[in-house]
Amino acid sequence: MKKRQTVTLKHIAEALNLSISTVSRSLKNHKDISKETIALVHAKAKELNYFPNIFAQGFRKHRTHLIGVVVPNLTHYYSSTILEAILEEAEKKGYHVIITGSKDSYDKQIELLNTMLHLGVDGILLSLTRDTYNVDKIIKYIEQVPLILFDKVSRKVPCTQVIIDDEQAAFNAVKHLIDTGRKRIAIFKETNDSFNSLKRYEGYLRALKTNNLPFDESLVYSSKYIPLEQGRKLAETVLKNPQRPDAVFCITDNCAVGAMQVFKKNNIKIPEEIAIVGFSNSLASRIVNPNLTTVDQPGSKVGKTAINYLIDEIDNPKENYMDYKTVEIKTNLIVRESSIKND
Amino acid sequence: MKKRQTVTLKHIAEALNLSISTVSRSLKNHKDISKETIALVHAKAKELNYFPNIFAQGFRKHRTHLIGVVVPNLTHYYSSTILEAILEEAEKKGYHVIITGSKDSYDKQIELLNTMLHLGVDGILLSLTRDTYNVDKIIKYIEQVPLILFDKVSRKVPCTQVIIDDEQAAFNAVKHLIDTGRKRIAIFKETNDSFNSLKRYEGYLRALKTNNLPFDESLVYSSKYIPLEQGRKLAETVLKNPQRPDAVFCITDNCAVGAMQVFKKNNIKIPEEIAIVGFSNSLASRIVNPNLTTVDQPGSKVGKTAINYLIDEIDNPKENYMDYKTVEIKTNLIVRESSIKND
DNA sequence: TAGATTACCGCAAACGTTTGCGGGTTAATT
DNA sequence: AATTAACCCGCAAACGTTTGCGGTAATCTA
Repeated sequence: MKKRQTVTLKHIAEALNLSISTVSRSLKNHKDISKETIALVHAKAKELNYFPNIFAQGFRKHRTHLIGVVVPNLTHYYSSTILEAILEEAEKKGYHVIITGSKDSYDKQIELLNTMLHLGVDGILLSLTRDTYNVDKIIKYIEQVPLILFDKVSRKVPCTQVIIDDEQAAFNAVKHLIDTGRKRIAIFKETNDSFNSLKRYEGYLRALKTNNLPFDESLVYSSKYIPLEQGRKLAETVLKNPQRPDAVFCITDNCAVGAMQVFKKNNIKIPEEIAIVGFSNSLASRIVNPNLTTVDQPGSKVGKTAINYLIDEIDNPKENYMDYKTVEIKTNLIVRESSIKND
Repeated sequence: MKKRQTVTLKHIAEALNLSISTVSRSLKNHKDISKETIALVHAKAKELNYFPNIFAQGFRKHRTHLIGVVVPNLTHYYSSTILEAILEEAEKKGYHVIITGSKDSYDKQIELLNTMLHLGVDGILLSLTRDTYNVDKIIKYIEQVPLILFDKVSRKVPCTQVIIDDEQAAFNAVKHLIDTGRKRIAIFKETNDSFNSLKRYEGYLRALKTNNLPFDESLVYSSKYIPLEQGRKLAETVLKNPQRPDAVFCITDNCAVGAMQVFKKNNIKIPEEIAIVGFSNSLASRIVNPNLTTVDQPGSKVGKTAINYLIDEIDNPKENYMDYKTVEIKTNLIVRESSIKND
């Protein structure tokens, strides 16, 4: 019981009266080996159900075909779609993925990167914790192993980064509100902006400017984090604003949902009196009533792109920082009921 | 660049003028080594930032400290909470986790189990695909590597299984409806029942029986899968029922949400005219209006329990099938607005 | 004081794979 | 016919760790 069959090169060699080295080379179609021998070995390997011992290989070649992933959280729908894509794509390319969660703790994040390194992963996919202000340690890792950032990134880290076009997405969302006649457009964002929040804010500003709408600071609502509850709180402060906005662009779906709850409870008609736009195309956005207009973030594309860049980098080590680039994945505005006057 | 520091036992040995074997033994506090030497070696190891090469170790010891996880899907909220707990608990115990997704395909599932085996994982955590009717191949794996089932399981597989108390949970949910005065309670379930669906149906039946309510077959609504859209469809057929139910127990939150949408659209008051209870305590259940009464499945507890049983089994290999057991995690009914008359 | 323990430690083999090097055929070239 | 080239294959070392076995010196027993 619990006996693992373990057929090695040696078994094949003995069965075929060949040397271990010839068998090894045959299996990788080395040119020194005749076609007949190669065919023979492949056949026998299949017959015996041979699989290379990954540890002997990794031990020998310093190549593990393991990829480490460090993310702050994996219960968010967006995170999990990214992860799913990473897994799928990795498998296609013959890699395996070790996922870990930093629980949004910087120290844990560093610890996990350390673990990854000593685990011998071929490369690392990292989504930064919220409190990654100092990136010195992260940079140390870049010098030791191919690493690319995705989703939550920082421009201070010199490596390839895969993100969505936050600025443009926000611009489009706000432009949509303007196009549908809104004049006083508020924004719900983070107080000390994360990279994403900042970019979305910039998009908001650009949309106002491009369309000659005045910037009104009283329409900028911020809170430290932006979960559902904060959306509620911000919405309540909105109610106190003497000059109430006629639209709110929320930086996340969750806070948009929270805001909607408050507005609805106060009998403010959505979208007639106030239009709402979120960001994420979360499940909730499709469930809430009225359905939420939101920005769709193609998580699977982000994941797929990230791992492909990583594998490329593993295969072709970069020589200097100049070779790194930032890849922006295009998003789509999904217009639903929360932003357009009913039929 | 991309140079990994790699300090081995040899380096420590040379620095201390000891043999490699002595160093190796010192690091595991072998009794043959004097306390002084052990202290010395530990100090030097720390100084040089030594970490054992996991591949050399795994290669030598046939122990990888890797655990493989195979799940049908990881974007579901419930799945991801389980996974997160697995990761956290594994890390505490010094294991690493390789997660893969079978995309609910039986063939892919088998393929992944194969991969896991050849990857040399110490054990496997498996949640079955919906179409796992034949478990012969799964049983083959049990003979080769410690494996335990969680969430989606099958009694036909002789191994430890970690699940929630579906039957009791359903019983409690339906009893709640009965206690609040409902007489004609419908159920939305799967046509050809999965293990979970079946158990929940049994709980439904037992609740009716225990409370002397007649069983009415016209109140049993089934469809192949139970996503949100099917909840809508089933709800529409409910509307056609001349003797409309006054409550619906939905086997998943998603289909409950779908049902609510339809009922609301038809101006049927929830919960006054019809009460709804779901199953999952999903994010949606808290967002939908009215909030959905639902069964909370403690995913983190399921994950934690599952991996702890697995690690235990890795450490103490079972000798026969009798040693396996089924662990049921208790659930909680969360009563919200969708099932109780408003204040 | 001789013999027997005990406490420490090193030698070397083993795990399965890859790969540089060298050797032996056979066929092609001069 | 002799040289060369092309082709095919095996030997053995190496990767870093663990561990059975054996050895030495110190300590103990009688």
